[in-house]
Amino acid sequence: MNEVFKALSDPTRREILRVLRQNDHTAGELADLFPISKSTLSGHFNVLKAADLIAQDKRGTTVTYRLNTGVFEEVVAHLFDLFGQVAPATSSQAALTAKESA
Amino acid sequence: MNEVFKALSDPTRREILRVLRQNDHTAGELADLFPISKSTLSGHFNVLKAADLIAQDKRGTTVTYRLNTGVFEEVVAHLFDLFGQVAPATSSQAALTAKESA
DNA sequence: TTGGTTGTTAGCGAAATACCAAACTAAGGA
DNA sequence: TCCTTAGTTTGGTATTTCGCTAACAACCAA
Repeated sequence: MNEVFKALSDPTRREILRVLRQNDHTAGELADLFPISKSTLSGHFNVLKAADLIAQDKRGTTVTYRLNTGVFEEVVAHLFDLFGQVAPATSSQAALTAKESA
Repeated sequence: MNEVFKALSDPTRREILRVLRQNDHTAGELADLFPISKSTLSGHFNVLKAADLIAQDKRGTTVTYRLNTGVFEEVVAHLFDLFGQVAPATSSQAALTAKESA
């Protein structure tokens, strides 16, 4: 779980997740979207894979990355563990607000 | 929001939050609970304060820290933004599970 | 006023992180 | 076979981060 929070601590990696939320993308497509080198981006992919936040699908020479939504629940559960008893109405409100904007 | 994720990326700081979830604590009390120096701990307090995750209450020479639960909703909302459309039943299930264990 | 207690700040070293260019691997196409 | 394309790995540097000790500031009590 530490790897997950470490992975989420970098803004570029969070942006990668946000992009993958919409659609799967190849490494090259992602490289076109970010103003950093392909090698640096590849490093970010490794961190995200180690945290199980993304998965890859290799076909020929192209590698397609996709978001792994399964870990999301664990992160939220861990946050509940950190912040304890939050007012139920308030927290579900936050979830609804976020879901509407999605 | 970047400061929040950065603050959450360190295991010691997450443990501080978990301890403060139960009760408010002075800096000295927290120093007794962690195997690191008071100065290092004071640095962690600064990071957590900058992220608005904790607040302090100074009385005389002792400083009492308390958890700031308000940011919690924003973090969860941001996570929804990152992970997009998660099955509603599943995510609320995770929230319930975490709350029961709290 | 002097001394003890509480906590933060300053300064430093070691380790981790993020970035790049260059070299490398693997798959296709001419 | 040779060349190009897609992507990763390697080696290097600069910055950040985490930890410590020592010095400091502020309060309180004798």
